[in-house]
Amino acid sequence: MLINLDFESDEPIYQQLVHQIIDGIARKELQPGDSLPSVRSLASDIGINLHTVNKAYQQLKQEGFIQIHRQKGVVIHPEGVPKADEDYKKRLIHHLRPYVAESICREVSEAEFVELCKSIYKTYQGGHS
Amino acid sequence: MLINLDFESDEPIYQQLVHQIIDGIARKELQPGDSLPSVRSLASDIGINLHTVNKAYQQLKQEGFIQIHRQKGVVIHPEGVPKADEDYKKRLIHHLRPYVAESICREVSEAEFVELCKSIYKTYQGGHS
DNA sequence: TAACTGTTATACTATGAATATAACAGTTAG
DNA sequence: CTAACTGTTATATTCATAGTATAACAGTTA
Repeated sequence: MLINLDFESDEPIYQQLVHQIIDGIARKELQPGDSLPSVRSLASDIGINLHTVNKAYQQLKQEGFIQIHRQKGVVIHPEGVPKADEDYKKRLIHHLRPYVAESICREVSEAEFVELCKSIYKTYQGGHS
Repeated sequence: MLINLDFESDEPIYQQLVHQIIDGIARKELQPGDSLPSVRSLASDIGINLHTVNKAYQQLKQEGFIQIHRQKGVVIHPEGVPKADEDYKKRLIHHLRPYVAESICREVSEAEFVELCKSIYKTYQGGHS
């Protein structure tokens, strides 16, 4: 999978890595059981430190997106990513709330906001980003 | 307006301040022309440093939510917050995308995600948080 | 044995968040 | 005029996080 980092961004590199891999899973480009590069090779390919990659992998493991075996290496979770529970939805609402609030202040209607979210969803249904 | 900060949160204090004031505007509790406390008094009330409040105010000013006059003090922008332009919507999409991607991985349907956004919108239409 | 794997430990630099003081310049009430 | 406020700026310090650098350990595999 192609990894494209923005070293000028405010978003930390390891967080960009996490997001891009999740994005790859959402786009079905990465499927259950698929292998990911080792921390050293990926770090070397991108030109960053191995610890930065490891930090991203650890977070992805923690959140159930990947499995890390001593022997098999790093793979997308074979049994699929854990489905959203109430706790996840609660945190999701907590994260989305500020964006909704600002949008309301800027007179973005509920309908327009919803259409915007749908348009984002569509970029994943198509099968390519 | 009531300010409630979480000092244990990962979200910086000044960012929480920004979000809560925007939230107050979205809830119509803060209306165009309304006064906000001085940096010193608000900092004193909350028990934080004046620079932390100032940082939040500067960001709110930069984004068009408030005006700061030497004499009149700090007021919610009298002519209203600048409406969303294409650039804002572009940035909004860029921020929402990772949440959509993770939700797709966790099998949150587009319909469910949309309903979730609508439920957030409703908490503002009611007039209280 | 050699080359790989994830993992851990340590140390360093850089940046941002938050605080602490202090001062400057302007406004306003007594 | 003085005193108390206003926003603003400057400087310094502490602390946490991001990122890098190097090294080593333990297990796997060709």
